[in-house]
Amino acid sequence: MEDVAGAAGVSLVTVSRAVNHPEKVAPETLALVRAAIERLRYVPNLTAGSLASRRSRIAAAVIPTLASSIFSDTMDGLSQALSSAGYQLLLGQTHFKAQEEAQLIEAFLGRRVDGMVLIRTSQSPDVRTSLRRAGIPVVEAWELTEDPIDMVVGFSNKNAGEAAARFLAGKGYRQLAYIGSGEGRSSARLSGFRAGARAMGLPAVCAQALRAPGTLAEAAHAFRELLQRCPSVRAVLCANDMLAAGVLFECQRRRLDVPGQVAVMGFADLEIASSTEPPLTTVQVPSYDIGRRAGELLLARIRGESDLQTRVDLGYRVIERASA
Amino acid sequence: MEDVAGAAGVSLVTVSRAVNHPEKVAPETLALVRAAIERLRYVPNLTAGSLASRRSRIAAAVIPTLASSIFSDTMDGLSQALSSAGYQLLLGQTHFKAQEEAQLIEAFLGRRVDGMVLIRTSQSPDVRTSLRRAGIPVVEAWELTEDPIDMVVGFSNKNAGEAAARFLAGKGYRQLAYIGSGEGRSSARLSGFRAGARAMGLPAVCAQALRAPGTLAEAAHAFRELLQRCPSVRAVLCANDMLAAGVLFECQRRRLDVPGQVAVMGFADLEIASSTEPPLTTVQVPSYDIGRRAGELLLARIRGESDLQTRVDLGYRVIERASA
DNA sequence: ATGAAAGCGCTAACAG
DNA sequence: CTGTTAGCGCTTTCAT
Repeated sequence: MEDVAGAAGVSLVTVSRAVNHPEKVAPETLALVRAAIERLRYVPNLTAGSLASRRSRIAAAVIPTLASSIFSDTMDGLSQALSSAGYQLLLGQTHFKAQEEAQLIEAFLGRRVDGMVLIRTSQSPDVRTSLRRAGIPVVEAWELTEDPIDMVVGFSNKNAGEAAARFLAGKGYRQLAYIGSGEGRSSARLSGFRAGARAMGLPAVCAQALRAPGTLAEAAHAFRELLQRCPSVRAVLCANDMLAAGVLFECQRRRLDVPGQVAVMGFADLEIASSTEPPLTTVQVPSYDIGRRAGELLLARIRGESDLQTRVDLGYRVIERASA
Repeated sequence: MEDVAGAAGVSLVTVSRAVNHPEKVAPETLALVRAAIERLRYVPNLTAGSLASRRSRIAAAVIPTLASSIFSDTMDGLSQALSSAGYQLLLGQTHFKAQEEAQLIEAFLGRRVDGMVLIRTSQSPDVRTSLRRAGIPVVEAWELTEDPIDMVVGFSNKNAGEAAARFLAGKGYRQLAYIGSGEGRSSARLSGFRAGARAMGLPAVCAQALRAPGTLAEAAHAFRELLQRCPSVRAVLCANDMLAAGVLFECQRRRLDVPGQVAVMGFADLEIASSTEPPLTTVQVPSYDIGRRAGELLLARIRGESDLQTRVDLGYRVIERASA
């Protein structure tokens, strides 16, 4: 930066200003500085800037895994929101392990990220307090917890599960089943699903557990076991559309008519849901928007905006297609 | 850090050593320092450390999009390799736009990332030179370019396309078609596919373009158009398994027997490929390993290891299943 | 094994 | 609008 200053015949601060607050520099000076920057191919060191300004311009996201593709849209939305403000995304996976999660969060705090988005965290009390003490904005996404660390952006998994049960009951299916992991958000979905079935006077739901995140093959396997355990099953809700596709394929293999013999319902409205045969009835959730709103909230709080909504319910919607 | 030093009755440097090079500190001193760190809940500032040490312990990845899920495994492998060495992953999406890509890379260089992984870059000469001048290790992944910026980890897309054509020809299919974007790696695949068809004495390949990354619905649409343009098509290779699944569903809708009337072949061997009905014949590529090796190479170079292999061909493999 | 001194490259007041 | 003065919180040599 000193070299640039010399070449442009100004002081170092002026170069700093030209880079970060061009509006505070006289047009001619600005041109001079920019020419020098160009000439010397100067690349400002953002690390030094972060240290001096105490703002890293980095936000971190902690997600269970990239592999399941469920969170891709959310990360896409998040990175879009961030990048439009010059922010970058540091991404870490927990692989559903509390310890990896704790380490990751610790490392991110060490980097002094300006904000953090968490999806499905273990909620260990230690981690929560250190997050709170860090004093940075934190968004918990994809759910609406009662006792958030800071902000939440998502929807009620329980209600969404219940809505699915009511929808299926309304269609006349009586014996319902659920395929998905029994943990985290999926368990909230399941409990809502059960409650909905109960409220509609249906028999108890058959649940077939899966270890998260679950593959199509595992879903097909779970479905086979389900048919053994509960032969009378008439409709099955899957924790996501990929699992539902796995079940759909298994039905094709067994020549089970969908929805004639078994109705299949997915969750999330991933891209695949509308393209299967038959297309999947599913519960749509605003994945991309969850990420975008999370990013926007983070940025707003970093800018110091007050009276923000700290609990954003983006809702869900049952989408009826042919599979149920 | 000064506070910790005071609390432990040592100097600031000793704390720094205790954190970063515990083996250079006497065991008792170490215990003292660690106790103080614990007590004061000291979180070392990695930004300051980066500035002083000139190592950020951050690697960046530039990918077209997260949405297509094709690169999830690669990112997974990369982040695993990095995190095991205390490195973190800064992720950016280009959305297939050269300008976004250039900005992203510039920003990453400004952050003084210690290394960078690029997937499908536009290869603009300016970007390439600034990357070279930055003097950091760079891995171009998912291909084996002739003139790499630095290192490459991947496989030959052209050869993989050719292998697919030879496989289909060997199965007796004569009229071949390709569905995928005509750019980047996909175009390399297509040119290999064409060459393979030619070499096997088959008629010219019908190619149906798609804009990247392509959805299942777009694939289904492209397939319908393909059937119009080239009614005699007997086998179609898709740029990835998701597109192939889209084609498969379209075949189910039109009651076209697969592979009896049309054979369908995918690419990548994504998780879905083995679970469709019929399961997809595909070209398997080592997605996860590409990421892992890329990360390992980066780390090795950062450590200063010499005589590294700068061109890693991880190959591909035709996996025969029932769809072709 | 530990410490003192000298920065890393930049930004934030403040003054002019 | 521009410059001066102080750091930001660490990690390096180099001594001891």
